[in-house]
Amino acid sequence: MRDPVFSARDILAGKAPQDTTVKVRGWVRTRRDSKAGISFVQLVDGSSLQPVQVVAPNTLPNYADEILKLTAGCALEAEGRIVPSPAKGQPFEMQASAVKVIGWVDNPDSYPIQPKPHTLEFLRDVAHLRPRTNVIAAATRVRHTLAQAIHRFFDENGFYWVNTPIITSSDAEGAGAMFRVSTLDLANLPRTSEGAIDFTKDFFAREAFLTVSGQLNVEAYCLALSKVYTFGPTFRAENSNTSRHLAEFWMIEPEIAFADLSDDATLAERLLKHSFRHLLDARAEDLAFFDERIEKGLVAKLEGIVASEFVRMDYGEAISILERAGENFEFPVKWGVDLQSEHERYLTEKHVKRPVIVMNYPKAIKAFYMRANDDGRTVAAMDVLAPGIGEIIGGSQREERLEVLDSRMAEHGIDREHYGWYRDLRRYGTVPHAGFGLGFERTIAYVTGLANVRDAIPFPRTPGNARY
RNA sequence: UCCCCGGUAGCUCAGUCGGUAGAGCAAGCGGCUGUUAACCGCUGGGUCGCUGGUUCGAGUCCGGCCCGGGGAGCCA
Repeated sequence: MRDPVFSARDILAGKAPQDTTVKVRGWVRTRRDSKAGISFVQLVDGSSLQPVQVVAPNTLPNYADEILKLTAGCALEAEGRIVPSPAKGQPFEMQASAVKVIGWVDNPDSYPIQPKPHTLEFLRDVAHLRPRTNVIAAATRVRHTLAQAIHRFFDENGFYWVNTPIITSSDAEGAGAMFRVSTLDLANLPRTSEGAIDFTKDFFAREAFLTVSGQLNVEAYCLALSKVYTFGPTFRAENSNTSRHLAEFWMIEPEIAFADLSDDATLAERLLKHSFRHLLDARAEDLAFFDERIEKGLVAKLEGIVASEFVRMDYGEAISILERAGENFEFPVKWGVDLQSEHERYLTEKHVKRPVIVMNYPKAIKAFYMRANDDGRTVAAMDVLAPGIGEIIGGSQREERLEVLDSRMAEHGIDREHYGWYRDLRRYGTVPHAGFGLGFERTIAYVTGLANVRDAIPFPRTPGNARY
């Protein structure tokens, strides 16, 4: 038997049969009454941006008692025939023969989601109800489709998805402050004879934290399965209060064996182009909405990225461009300093006006695991910078030579005892390999035009905020 | 953590020189209409973030605190 329930998306696309009654379920966006004896109820179920118009006649038994009392947010099941709409605004509509109220809104004048523009800041304060808005629902669909596109890209290219651990004991991964994971009683901590906290009494018999990156672990699988990636949550306990940082965010980290930095950059470019292409094809309605309401020219921007070559430049080249820029930078530019936000913005927003890949940074400002170049002063690192959001990818070729890795760890003051297994990878069949981290929320922000990554994740975690 | 801006009705905001609270939307009621963020009229709705101070009188001026946003740093 055919399922009589159809989504708004299918009904509006004309995919629901017109020779029989069907059902649609969702939440009321607006209700308008006509004295001709009918009410128009706009019903949203998340399957599309556009609502289904349910036309409810006053001959329905619950018309006066219930339908005339519907307010935004009420949950309904409507049954009726799908017909071509006689009015503008929608291709099809439902002529309801029954409308069942599944869930009322208790106190309509306090229901926060109204058919009007809300600020994104306000919506963050009602994070449990904001998915009922167009903008957050659309961002949620984009997030889903982008994730699917990324998985599909890797699958089609012979990569394996590796679920690296969320709890780690690597205490110096170097990517930021970490959240501690412990079952010790904070009010009664076990002590060693020297008075320090005795972590051998803790759950893992050692200090443990939430991961700041799956990279080190995924390298082990890379050096066995050749092409792998992680896609999962990542945690940084930094007190960062910006539009592009979260304490809990999702990151995609591919790692490829027998590969150098150039292969890495090529992979990054292919991944982004493939994903954006798929998104443009599969989420055209939502992207058009973002183009109209959030960032004018968004679709043309994405089309342009898919069609053009990413600009690649060496760090040294970037420095000379910035030195010749004639801009009055707050932080002066010279070889050896890290690029500041204002420098990255100039490069990507003014100089090339597209994503740009900056490669081969001074080794003094980069992590210990990045491969030392032959020039003795740079490492094979790269950042992909995007207009408006800044760094969306950070990656590198990894140092595969044990002696060099050891000396780099010594320079960084890292205890090699903590990295015994990581060093083993360089002792047993080491090969050149490379990878990068793609910030998922930053990418969503970029493709939607949303200015804040807090609107690109369902329940954002930031300093002082984990209420929902 | 630092710098800047802000906090007034459910939401978005106005509030002049310090004189006792306003609009639009939402909600409730009524009118009108195959309507389209409908429209028109009426009604209800306020701890002016909290706290202390100055003053005859504070949404408004001053101090402290809390919360939010933007920018910087850290980074994805």
